[in-house]
Amino acid sequence: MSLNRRTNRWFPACFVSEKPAMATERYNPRAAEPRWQKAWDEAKLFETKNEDPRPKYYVLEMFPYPSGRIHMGHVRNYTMGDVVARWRRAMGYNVLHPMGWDAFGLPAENAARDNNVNPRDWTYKNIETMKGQLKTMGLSLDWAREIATCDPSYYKHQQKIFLDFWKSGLVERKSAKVNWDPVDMTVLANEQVIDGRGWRSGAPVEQRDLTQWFFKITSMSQDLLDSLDTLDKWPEKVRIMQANWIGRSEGLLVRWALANPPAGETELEVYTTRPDTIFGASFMAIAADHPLAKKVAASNPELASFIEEVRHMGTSAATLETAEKKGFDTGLRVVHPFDENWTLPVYVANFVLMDYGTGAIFGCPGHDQRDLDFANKYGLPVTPVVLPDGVDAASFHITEEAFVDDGAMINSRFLDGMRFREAFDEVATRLSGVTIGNRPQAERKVQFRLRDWLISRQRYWGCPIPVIHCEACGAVPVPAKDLPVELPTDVTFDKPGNPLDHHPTWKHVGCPQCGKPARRDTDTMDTFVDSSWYFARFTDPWNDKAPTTLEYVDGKNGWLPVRQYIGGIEHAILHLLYSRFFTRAMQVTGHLNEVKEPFEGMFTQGMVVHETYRAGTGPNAYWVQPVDVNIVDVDGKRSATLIADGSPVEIGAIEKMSKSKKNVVDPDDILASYGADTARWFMLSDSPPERDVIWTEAGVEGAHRFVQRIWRLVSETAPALTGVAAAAAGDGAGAAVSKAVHKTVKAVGEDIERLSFNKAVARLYELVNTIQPAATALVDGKGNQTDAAALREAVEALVVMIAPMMPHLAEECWSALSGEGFVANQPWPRFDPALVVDNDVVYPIQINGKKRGDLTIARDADQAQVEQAVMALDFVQKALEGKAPRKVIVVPQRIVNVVA
RNA sequence: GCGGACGUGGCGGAAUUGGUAGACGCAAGGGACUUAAAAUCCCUCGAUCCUCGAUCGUACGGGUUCGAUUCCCGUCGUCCGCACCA
Repeated sequence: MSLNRRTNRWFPACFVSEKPAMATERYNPRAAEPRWQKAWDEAKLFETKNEDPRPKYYVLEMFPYPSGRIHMGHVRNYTMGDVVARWRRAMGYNVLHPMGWDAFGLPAENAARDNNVNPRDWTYKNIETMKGQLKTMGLSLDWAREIATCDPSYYKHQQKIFLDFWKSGLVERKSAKVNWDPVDMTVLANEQVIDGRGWRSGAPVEQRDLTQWFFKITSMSQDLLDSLDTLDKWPEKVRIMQANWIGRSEGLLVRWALANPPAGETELEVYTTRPDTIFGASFMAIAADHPLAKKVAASNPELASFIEEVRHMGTSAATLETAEKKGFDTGLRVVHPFDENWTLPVYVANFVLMDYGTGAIFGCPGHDQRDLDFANKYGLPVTPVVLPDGVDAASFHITEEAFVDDGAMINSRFLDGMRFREAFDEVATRLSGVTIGNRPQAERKVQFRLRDWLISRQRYWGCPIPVIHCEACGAVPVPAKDLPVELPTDVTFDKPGNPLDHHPTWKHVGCPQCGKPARRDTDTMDTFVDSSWYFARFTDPWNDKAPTTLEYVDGKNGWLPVRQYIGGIEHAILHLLYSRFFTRAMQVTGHLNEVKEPFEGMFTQGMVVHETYRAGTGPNAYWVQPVDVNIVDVDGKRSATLIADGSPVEIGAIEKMSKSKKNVVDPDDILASYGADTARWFMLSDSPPERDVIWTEAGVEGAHRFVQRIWRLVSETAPALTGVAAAAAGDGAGAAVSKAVHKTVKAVGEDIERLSFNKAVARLYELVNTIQPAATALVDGKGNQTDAAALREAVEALVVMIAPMMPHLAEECWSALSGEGFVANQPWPRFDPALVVDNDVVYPIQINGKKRGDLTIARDADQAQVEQAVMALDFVQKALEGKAPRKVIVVPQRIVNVVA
């Protein structure tokens, strides 16, 4: 009941509050939020002590890349994490909720080159800006533990970890095929190759063999796969994605003798998961990079040029999809393992990959679509060897579509009639007993799709690989006393290639072993390495001797695993998989005690999306920012115009906020005008957290109205509640309030625990709707002491419950209620189980499954009593027309269905 | 192609283990207060009809059940991930 009628538009001028005649002023987040943030800071409220004896709870959101400014995705992500952190604190946990910066990466180098700034300066300036933005959000973060991965105090330990991994056999230096951009003189990631060209230079990308550093993640493939089953607090989707990525398959290595071998060769080794179809084989296909192909190509220029053609084929998804199956007959032939008189041709084929299996396959056109396409193109025989169930063998032909399902073996000699498993085993057993060369002709083999993790990057702004290359001693680890190997600061970006390599002095160093002149490894580590252990570092970022402190990192009194990790789905595979590998590897190297899985609970939040706006027409059309658009709504029909000149704007699709579509909303604008609490509340409302949330101006205003409504409710009621002790009411008007609040306490706690923030928000709206009339009545002097006590309890509980979501407003309300200390330190309210159940139950009464009325009856009425009462109801009698019901179904506390 | 998710009012979404479909919010319409606007408060708000009330309604078509948004089979559509992995 604000009497302040003089103010007009509250934004932007509303907080310049005019003198209210009475009652309360509007809540002013611009004044209140910084005040509370400062108070929390001064009280060091969110600084966590490792020694605190309370049970530990580690909640973490994926740390940001310091790109310059935070975006709405960050606001959503960090709001969710903060709700969990604040709620867990209220539940009595010692909560670790840290923040840091994923600070290495290419954008800093690009900025350096384009704007002539130093990558370090650029990065730290961005960190400063973004830290300020995060602070205005009122997040309960322990900033004392802040880390930046680009800081030598962090990457020093990462270099130690690298060397320890190396010592433990988890690191390997080997030759690898990489995408090489000949203009930028750098290695490109697959996603940086677009249609076979470098994303920046546009130059055709070459495949080059370079000696690179790898983490041997494949040595843990099986465990990384098996342990997914233990991650029951992860989204099913993410676990499936990881399992697919690891890609385990069981098959057989089969060695085929060459009928006409070139010098130095005797056999061709293939990998197959379908040895049962071995009698359906009609050709062999090998990769263009297969040694045998190279050998034949040496004396066959036509084959050599075919191989060259395959090598230059693009690697993009689009190219692969449309690429025709192509092959080249090498002239070589192999002997069938079960028939020495049966030989098959060997082709080089463009669809066989060198780095999976052995780079060679046997083609079985009847039961593999690719092989069928290939066979049809080159006129190779197609023999069906698996018969679909219920199909007559005589009429079964394969022409355009391969049969890939299960069936019974045919045309397969001793395998005829067998099913897949039996045939597989029979072939495996028989061939294992035959010797070719000095080895069995077949071996069972489990194959993974997962490759070793290539960590070398020919870039400047990353963690230097702490290795020195000496002509005499080879690759030598940098001694521990010389760590960190720091990045030089005097670098230039004016020529293509790796600035570390160009640096005049940096790489020249004496060999730690023999002292002779040697040179540093000029590669830096993939930035995924930085983020693979930061969660462990947060547990004791002050330890300058070692990456982790065993006492605190995990185990009995340690923090890990992270109990709740929150981040984007885009990291569902690589970041999470690498972190899982690192945790295992850090345990092997003694940096962790026992924990294997770093993240016990994982949650992937949805994106923030927004309408798009387009002004102009035809070829002159251009995207417009939301802030430049005025939207009017007439009888539900929305139309838009440019604020600048009133010209029409087309309202387009709702899409992920992106710079290119300009449908971005700057968090700074929102925080400055509405305040952090409104932004936080809106982020939690309506949309389930795993789904996308649509950012709308109307929605934000709705959220803001609620902020004001809470403030009005609390501030207007507070005087009437002064000196009143909180207590639940058993009867009278207060009883309804008490029941509502206790039910809400129960429900909101359950909702937050499940991260169903949107439902918790709905419950809080309902509670406010319920207690509002009671509050108004009390203020008007219409309540008694019991009602006042019930209302005091309700309002206090409400304030504590909104505190994780709208912490500043909650503090302001708590203060208005003369509450002790910070609401951030208040325990979560307890609900009385007796108050969350009603004495009476309202049963919906169905007749033949359709609702016809209600019955209110005592909660403890037994089935017979309920049935009796139902039968006495008018509309039931009328529906039955005097006859006895066929059946009456009473579901206790739920529903009654009368079947007439 | 393979794998997965989803489909509910004008919109975002609720709905316990199969038990009142549409909670809560947004938008819209009407009203009160006001010189006026803003703010606030009250009412209406799935569709149709014969508007008392009834019928239909959770993408579509079937099925199981006393009862289906929920379970099963099929169809259509949308989105996401992987993609020549032998």
